[in-house]
Amino acid sequence: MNSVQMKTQSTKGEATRAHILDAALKLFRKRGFEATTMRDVAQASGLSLGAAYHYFRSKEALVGDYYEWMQAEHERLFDASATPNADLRARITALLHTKLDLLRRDRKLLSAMFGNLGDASHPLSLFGKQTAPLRNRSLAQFAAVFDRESMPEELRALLGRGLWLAHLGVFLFFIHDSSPQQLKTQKLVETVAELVASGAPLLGHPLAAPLRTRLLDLIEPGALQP
Amino acid sequence: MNSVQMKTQSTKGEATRAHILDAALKLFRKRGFEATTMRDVAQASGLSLGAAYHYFRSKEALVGDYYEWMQAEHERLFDASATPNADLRARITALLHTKLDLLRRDRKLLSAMFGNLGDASHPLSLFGKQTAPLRNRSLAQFAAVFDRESMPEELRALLGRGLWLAHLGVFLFFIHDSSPQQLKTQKLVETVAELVASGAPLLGHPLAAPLRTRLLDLIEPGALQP
DNA sequence: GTCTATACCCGGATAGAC
DNA sequence: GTCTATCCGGGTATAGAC
Repeated sequence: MNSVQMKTQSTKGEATRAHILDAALKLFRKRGFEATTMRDVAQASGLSLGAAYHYFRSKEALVGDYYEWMQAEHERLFDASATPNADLRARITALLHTKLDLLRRDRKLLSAMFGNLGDASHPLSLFGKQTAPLRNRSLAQFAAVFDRESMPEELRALLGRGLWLAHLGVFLFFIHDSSPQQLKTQKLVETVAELVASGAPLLGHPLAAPLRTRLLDLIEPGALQP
Repeated sequence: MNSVQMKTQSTKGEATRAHILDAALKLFRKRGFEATTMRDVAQASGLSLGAAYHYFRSKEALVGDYYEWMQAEHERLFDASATPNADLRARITALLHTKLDLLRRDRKLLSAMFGNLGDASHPLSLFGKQTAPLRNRSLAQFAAVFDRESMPEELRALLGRGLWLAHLGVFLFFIHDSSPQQLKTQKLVETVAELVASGAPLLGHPLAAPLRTRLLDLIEPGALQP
């Protein structure tokens, strides 16, 4: 092993770090975030509590790394699944399905994601400042789905954000969906995709201009920051 | 004071209980649910920790009582504000505004409500079994808004539940809304009311029958229980 | 039934020796 | 970089005074 190496596991420390994260995620997936203690994580990694804290400054930091992984993986999967000539409905479906497939085994862990929805100051909040970089990458993905459609730029922005918010709703449904293979969620995804794809032209109609403006006012980035 | 009395404060114990709840809510409102400890609550009530636990089996039980109060109060306020001949849009607006007014000072506390959205097994989860009675009362309120509209019964059920879900979204927005007097949320309420009121007839159109069925399948009570 | 005092256990986080 | 020992504060349980 010399100096030129995969960023992910070049030094021994980075390997240990990855090992801890791996053990933690296994536990989070099985028992959920809150039910898992740092002592559990340390033991599962074959390390002491102090060593675990040497690599992750808090239990939440583990989830922070997970967020990062999730977003990168979704970008990879969605790009790989991209069929250039698919229509809008199909692109939306693919965007959502790739994410759901990615996270199917993580539903327990995802509960933690929604646990801080009400508190933007929490480091793990989906709406918080600390998650802004990841959130923006995700938002960009969602906005890009509309890139091929001919529509005014403002409508594109509105739809991108709207779809992103809708996908949070889909996720919440997903977490609670105990139907086999989360089949109900699949159906929800198709319904959402169809509604958005067929609703987009309607929202673009001149008659819908006032509504468009109102929604944009409400949904603009920073609308809720003081 | 004789035997025929307000249920709320007849015995001394019930007064103490109310006193503790009162102190707790003051603290929850100021500092939020998680930042408040039972020791704080006890001290603010001028009681010992044990006494507080004598009346409330857990910190969450305090919030449980708050839920109860909130729902009862909303029913009272909405009934009082009811103008019999108002149209659908106005009734929806009133339903949402009464609730927001009621909870304007409780936004910090409400964050806790959304903290368990992802975990239906949590006693305070809005989707959980333990909150079912209150949830059903709330759902009934929302469904009743459509009572005067002539529409098939299944559509009524769909709209009631849909509006209830939408109101959760409004609340989430509300919690994060730092505009003065939460003016942005007011605007959101008006937009939602208008969309629902004008969308309802469209959903009732025969052409929308397939969509109606799909949505009903997804949203039916118990759709997510195993 | 009402309330105090105290003790317990657990879990996140940290200090400092090796 | 890894360990052990410890702190701190939270929820909880209970023994028992009145």
